[in-house]
Amino acid sequence: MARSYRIGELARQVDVPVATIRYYEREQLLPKPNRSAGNFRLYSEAHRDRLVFIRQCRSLDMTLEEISSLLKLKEDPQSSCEQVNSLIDDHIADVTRRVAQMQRLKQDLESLRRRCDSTRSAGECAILAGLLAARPERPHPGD
Amino acid sequence: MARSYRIGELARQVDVPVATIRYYEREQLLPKPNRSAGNFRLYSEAHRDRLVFIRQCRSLDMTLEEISSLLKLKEDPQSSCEQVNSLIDDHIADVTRRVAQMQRLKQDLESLRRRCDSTRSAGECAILAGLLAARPERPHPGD
DNA sequence: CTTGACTCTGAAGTTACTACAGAGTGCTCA
DNA sequence: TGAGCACTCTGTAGTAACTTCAGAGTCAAG
Repeated sequence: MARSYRIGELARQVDVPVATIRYYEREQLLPKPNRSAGNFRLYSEAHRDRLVFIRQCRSLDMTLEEISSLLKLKEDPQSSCEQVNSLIDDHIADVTRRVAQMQRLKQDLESLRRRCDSTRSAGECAILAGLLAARPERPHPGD
Repeated sequence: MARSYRIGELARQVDVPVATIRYYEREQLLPKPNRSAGNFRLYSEAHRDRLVFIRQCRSLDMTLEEISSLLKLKEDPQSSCEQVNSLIDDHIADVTRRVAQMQRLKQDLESLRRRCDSTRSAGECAILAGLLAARPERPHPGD
């Protein structure tokens, strides 16, 4: 008789909020578990393994859609490593781009910050002036 | 007689979507402009300058709340450079933390990717196995 | 007048959660 | 048995910074 877990137990084991587990079920990342007579969710070891997988992917900043794709590949006997590799490669490329952007942003900020080395009024602030002078680029470098 | 701009003109000048300009007004980052007889918004040069400021700050990944604070400092004759510096420093520290996180994430991904150098079925994929084996950390390194 | 581009407002959607409200369950202890 | 507390349930709304959609009005040119 395989043991089962209530949602709070599972949440503590995997270190994830209860609400997030319910959210993943709604988003169909986690299958619906069995229920107790009192309608409490009863999770299996397989559920726990799947949740661990999802959280590990999230820690690698993969989107829920990407994770869903990986889960499908994992369960499809016809799929290959090639498809997994491709998905991971795309994700790496995206993260690489975002790292470069964040570093540029950091440099821009430090450059801006160096404009001000004295205590003046905000009306004369070289930082604020700098924010007016430059042509803005397309924002959202961090997302 | 200072010229005024309709919203589409302003949007093109500053390279920002029309909907975003309206959004900034709703969020009270931009003051309500005058209106034409047909209820069209009529923006001034001051509006345009303010919008440029906002977009430059966004390009530095500052939150709307931070930008609002800067705008208030800019307009308050009692405020000092010190307050601007403090805000920028806090933001730089935040961005620095996020860059470091993103770099760790990139390394983790590349490490994971190196596990797979052959074409096997997904059922035997070393990447997928790696996503099951490791203990997940708290996600959201990128936000 | 018609047409097409533009404008308006309000509401809803995006992503990945998170919090809240109100009601039900289960377990322990007196 | 009943109380009390921790836990669970569902549905809804909120977060940040937008973005899209629907339906209606304006404006300028042909």
